[in-house]
Amino acid sequence: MKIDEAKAKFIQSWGALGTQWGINRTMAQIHALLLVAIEPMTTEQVMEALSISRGNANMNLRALIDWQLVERIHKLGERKEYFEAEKDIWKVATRIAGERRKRELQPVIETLSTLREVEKDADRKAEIKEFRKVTKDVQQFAEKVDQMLDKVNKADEHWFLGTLLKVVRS
Amino acid sequence: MKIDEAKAKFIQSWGALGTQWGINRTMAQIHALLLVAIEPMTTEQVMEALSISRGNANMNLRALIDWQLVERIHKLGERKEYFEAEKDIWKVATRIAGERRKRELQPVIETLSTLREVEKDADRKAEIKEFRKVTKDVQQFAEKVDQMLDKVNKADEHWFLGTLLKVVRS
DNA sequence: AAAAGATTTCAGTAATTATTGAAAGTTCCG
DNA sequence: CGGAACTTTCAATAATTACTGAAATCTTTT
Repeated sequence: MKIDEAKAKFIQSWGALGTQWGINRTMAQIHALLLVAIEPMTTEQVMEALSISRGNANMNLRALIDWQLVERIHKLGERKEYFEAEKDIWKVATRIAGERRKRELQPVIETLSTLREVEKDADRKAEIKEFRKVTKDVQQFAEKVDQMLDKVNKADEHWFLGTLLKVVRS
Repeated sequence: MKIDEAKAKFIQSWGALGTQWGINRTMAQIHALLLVAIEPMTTEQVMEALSISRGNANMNLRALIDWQLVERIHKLGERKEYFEAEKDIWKVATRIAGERRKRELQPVIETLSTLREVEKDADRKAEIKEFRKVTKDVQQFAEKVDQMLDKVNKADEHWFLGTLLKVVRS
């Protein structure tokens, strides 16, 4: 396989994975493109490489910066912005985990806690008890996962890989 | 809050979470509905409760059965099928993890391994070296996660909660 | 075997989500 | 300031994904 073909497949595959995980295809593709780029790229180059519009490139690059997966680079004496991907996969993973924790998990945990204040109702005692049990279980599980992600985010790579290894081997 | 209102919020919230995770809203809502249902429900009842069509209810119920999150129940002497959700959150989580591992992670790992056979090219030596490094890192990370999910799937709840606790505390 | 009860399929349509491209906004420099 | 270089915004449109409903199929009962 030629290097350019391999890169194209990598970008394609990463994009497909993105869509299955609620991240839009283009955002994932730009990330993949920058991951295998030999040096920082401009918006123009990204547009060209993926055949996308300026608006699309701009919006998704900004989203990637927001997720801290891509960094803006300013070359000395140049006016254009360059973009560079975080290439440390560990950091990529923790940043994604951190963002999703903040955006998705925490709102759910909050909602769940409000559901615990269900009114007592003599007619539907068993039903309410059951509801309480299910929501409590879900809440506890969500909190455990949340704590784990928080820990992972604060930890360094060494700690994580060590733990993961232990988990995998045990 | 009244119990019915609380249930509606729970279903709504679960549905929203689903869409962010590449699972369609209705599938997640049906799952939530059955999670807080006091007893197994028929397709008709699901249609009614969520105001959805028969086709939609049927397709998503089957998908849930496919994911092993919902079970078909046959009541003695009745012709209709009833549906019941797995209420053990640990099992729900491992089944989701298992499905995604099979459907998404494994194809990516496979693709990544094919990318390792890039042709040597004297003119682009550094570029190829860099590409190999990035894809190798991604592949190794994906494999670690894959192994972890496999382990989790095979383990019992006690093992997992113990490990999670250790991870959270350490 | 036919009618009734129940489930599944799928073409058409609706709803949602992503993309374009041109206009507006910035920033930098003479 | 004025204008060139570049970035951002967003209404219109395209692409994707989900849903409906009626017809087809399958299953049970008489």
